[in-house]
Amino acid sequence: MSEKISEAELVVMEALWETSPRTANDVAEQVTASRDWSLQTVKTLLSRLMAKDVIAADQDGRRFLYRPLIQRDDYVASESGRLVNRLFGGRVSPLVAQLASQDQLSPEDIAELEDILKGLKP
Amino acid sequence: MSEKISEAELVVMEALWETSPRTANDVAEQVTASRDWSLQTVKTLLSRLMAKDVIAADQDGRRFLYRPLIQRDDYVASESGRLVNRLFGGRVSPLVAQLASQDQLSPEDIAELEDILKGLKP
DNA sequence: TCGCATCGTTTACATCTGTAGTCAATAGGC
DNA sequence: GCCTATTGACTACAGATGTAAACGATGCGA
Repeated sequence: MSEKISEAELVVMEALWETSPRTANDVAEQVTASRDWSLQTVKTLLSRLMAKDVIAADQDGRRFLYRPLIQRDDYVASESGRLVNRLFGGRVSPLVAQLASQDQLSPEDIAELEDILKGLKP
Repeated sequence: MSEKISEAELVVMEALWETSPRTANDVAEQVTASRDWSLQTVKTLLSRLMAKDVIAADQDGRRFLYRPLIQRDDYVASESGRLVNRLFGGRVSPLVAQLASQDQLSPEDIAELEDILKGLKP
C-alpha cells in the first residue's frame, strides 16, 4: 500500500514518527542536525510525501502542522518483508544466519531472540 | 564497497550468481523468463553493472562471457546490514520480532533459528 | 498601512533508473 | 570475396530522486 518512500524522504518520515504534528521548520531543524540539507530541501521532501499520501498537513494559522499517515511499524514491516523476499526467498532464518555469521548479533539480541522463540512455541 | 545495485540490475546479478560465466543472450534468456524485458534491456543492465565494477566480461571470440565480481553473500550481508541499521538501529532482534508479529516465521524458520541460537550459546 | 519576514508552492536541474532503439564492427555462410 | 546475422556500444527518453532557488501570499511589527 502507498507509494515508495525514497531514502531522503525516509529521513523526514523518521523525524515525523519521532514527534508529530510539527511544522516544516521544526522538522528541518531536527533533520539538518544529521544531514546537511537546506530548509527548502526538507520542504520539498515534505511536499513529495504529501503527494504520496503518506503524510498529511493540518493548517494552523499561516503554517501547517505535518503528521504521518502511515505507522512506522507498518512501513518497517513491509520493508523487512520485501528484503526477506528479495534476498532470502521469503525465509527469515537465512537472514538471521547471515547476520549471525557477520557477528551482528549482540548478546542482548540473542537473549531476545530466545524469548521471541519461546513465545512462539507454546 | 562498490556502487549501488538497482532493482533491475539485481535481477541480472541473480542470474549471474546462479550460473557464470555466461553470454548476454544466455543471461537474457533466463531473465526474460520472469521479466518481460527485451534483449537490449538486459544488455544495457549488463553494461551498467560493468560500469559499476560489480561484474566483469572476458572476451570469447566475438562475444563476451560475463561473471560477477562480488559474491552474493557479500551483497546480501551488506544489504541486510543496511536494513537493520536503517530501520532497527542496528539491532537484529526487533527485526525478527517484527517478522514474527507478521506471521512471517514458518515452523522451519523457528526450528532453524533455535539451531542458530544454540550454535551461538556454548 | 506599508514593508518585511515567513510559509508553502512552483520551477529547476543534474543524476539515476527502467526500458529500449539504432549503429557499427565483424564473423560465418554462400 | 560479399551479404547478412549477431553482438556489443552508443544514444534516447521518460520518470524518480536529490538538492535547492525563485515566487507569491500573508500576517506582524513599526
